[in-house]
Amino acid sequence: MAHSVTMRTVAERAEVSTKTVSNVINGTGSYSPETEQRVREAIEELGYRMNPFARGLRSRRTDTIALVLPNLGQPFYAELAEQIMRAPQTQGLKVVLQSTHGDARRERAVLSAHQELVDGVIYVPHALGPDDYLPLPVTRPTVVLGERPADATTLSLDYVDPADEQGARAVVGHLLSQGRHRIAVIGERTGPMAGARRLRGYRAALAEAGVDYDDSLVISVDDADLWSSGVGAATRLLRTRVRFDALFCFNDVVAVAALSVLTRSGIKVPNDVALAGFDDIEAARFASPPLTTVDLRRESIARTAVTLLRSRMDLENFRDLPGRSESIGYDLRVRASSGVPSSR
Amino acid sequence: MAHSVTMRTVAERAEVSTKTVSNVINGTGSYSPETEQRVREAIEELGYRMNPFARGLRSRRTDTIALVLPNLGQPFYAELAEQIMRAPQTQGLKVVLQSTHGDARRERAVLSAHQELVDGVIYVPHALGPDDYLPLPVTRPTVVLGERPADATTLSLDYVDPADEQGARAVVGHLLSQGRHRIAVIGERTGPMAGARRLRGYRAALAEAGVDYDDSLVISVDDADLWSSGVGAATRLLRTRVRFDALFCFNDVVAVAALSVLTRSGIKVPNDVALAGFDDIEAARFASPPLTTVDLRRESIARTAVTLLRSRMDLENFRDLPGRSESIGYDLRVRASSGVPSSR
DNA sequence: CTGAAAGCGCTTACAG
DNA sequence: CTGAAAGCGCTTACAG
Repeated sequence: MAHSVTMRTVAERAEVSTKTVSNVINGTGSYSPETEQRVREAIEELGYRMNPFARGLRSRRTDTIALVLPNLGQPFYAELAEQIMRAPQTQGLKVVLQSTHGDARRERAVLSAHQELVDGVIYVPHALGPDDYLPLPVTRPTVVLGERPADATTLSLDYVDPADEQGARAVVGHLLSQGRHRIAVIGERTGPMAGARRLRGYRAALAEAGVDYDDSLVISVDDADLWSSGVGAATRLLRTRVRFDALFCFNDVVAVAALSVLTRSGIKVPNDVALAGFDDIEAARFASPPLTTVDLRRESIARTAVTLLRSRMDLENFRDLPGRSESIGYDLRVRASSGVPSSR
Repeated sequence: MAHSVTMRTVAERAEVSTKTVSNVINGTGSYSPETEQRVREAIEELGYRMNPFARGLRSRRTDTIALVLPNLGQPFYAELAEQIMRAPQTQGLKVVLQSTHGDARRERAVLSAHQELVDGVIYVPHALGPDDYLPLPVTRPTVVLGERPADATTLSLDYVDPADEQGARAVVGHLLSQGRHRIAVIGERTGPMAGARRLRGYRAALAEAGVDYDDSLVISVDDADLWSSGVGAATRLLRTRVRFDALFCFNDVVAVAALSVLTRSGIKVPNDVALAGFDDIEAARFASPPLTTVDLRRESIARTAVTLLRSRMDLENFRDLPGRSESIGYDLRVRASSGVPSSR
């Protein structure tokens, strides 16, 4: 190897033991200022770089957490990842990111393969439900994004629980309050959980307003490529000729894509159709018209996830604590896309 | 540790040596089918999981590459990251992703700190120019996204060179051919390189068409948060009351944000102002109207970067080969936002 | 404030 | 086809 400068080389050069070099590098133990000076010079002159594998093997700490998520092409996940990397709670930790492409096989593989390289895992499930991932071996502290299933407590899995149902209920309630009663839905299956929960919220809001649920208003889309499936779903919806005065999409990407279809078809938003999305991605705010949507508080999700994870990582044995669950609130973002129809 | 099952435990259980266990796990050497069977059973029964640090320390291979990029909140980078993780050339490699938040200090830190954990690095510079990053120690095969500076050859750095200048020239040429001659620019500094190169392309296209360059048409924005700086820049542009019939944004995010400002101000796109962006992010295709832009061929960039990297990783000594540079083409995406004004 | 020795869990020659 | 031994480069008790 070109780079075979080890701690020992440094120690010899500085005329100290490797222990002292280790102490200086890690700020552990104590040493005189002159010793530190000599060690630092030796490191500099030799171009020494510590071998993280040797350290990891010995100390069993990596100061690294893994973030396992479905797809960076979806702005919600990309923005969530960025928030997690930036959270103050993440200071001092490295974050390695693994995308599973929203594919069940890869999700399982990533989850069971790479835990040993990190001190903890934040897992955003997509293709796998609890029945699929709970049997997988958990060897590191793990925080899951989603609703906690019953068995997770004993497994010491922590959950960050976003307000999918309440958010959907609120935004649909808002559409109803604007006088819209024929509210079509384009619902992707964002993981096995979120889609179902958003649909529940939709139905709850209708029930509350005494509006009947109409199955012909609900379109389901595949979530492999949300942009084009949004276009596809909106096109299908228009073709069915079913009457609707509002459209609620379970995802802003789908909503923005649907907006382009509506606009192209000469349907005015919000005059003919009120439009609402979900997630409050940046692109929603800058759509024309700006999109009414639900903010799941990504920053809060990120902060809570890292905090839960660290607290478990700090434990002697991470299974000493039963699994916890933290609910996150939501914010309804009312924008022009759901405005009251004006006379034209 | 709860999990102190080592290769030795497995070896004892299967009544073989650790060498044989290692062979079975890695598919190296040779062993009888019955031996393999016994080893696999022992692994299964004991719940053995290999310690990657011990392996990395000994074998000096991690089968992992690092992707260092500015900000996952920018769709271009997020989509590029996803492409790199999905590229067929990436098969068999893990990809760890480090976001630098577009911040010079962090960029330097990430770049000099985490190389030892991986077999290679793909580096997307942002805040740092060649003068800043070339002096940093390079201990692993590295591919840089951008134009190759002269000194990079001897450092054995490989470059993937996107068509920033040519792309900008083409899209501005297109706007000119549509009869637009007062072409405003909102140019963020996407790294020290890309912004300057896109501006060169803009000037080249004007020169070619015999149109004078007018400094008052060029607005520069900070790139910390492109969405809001896009809005800010577009607002400023309108306030200057300078006359323009087209707007070229160096970035689709800025273009979409600017579109929302124009629309809100009652300026029709493309009738009053033709609009073009850069990058061809998904949101550009689904803007209303859909955005004319330049596709830098992210997939091709991803594939080329990983291919260059692997070929260097396969070398006995990765510095044996002088630095290489591969140019990537571009595609002009002409969409409705740059259409010819229709009579209203 | 600093050292000498042991050992983390693998893979790599070397041997048979 | 399989074993026994050495060693990768650190940190961790233990000692002084």
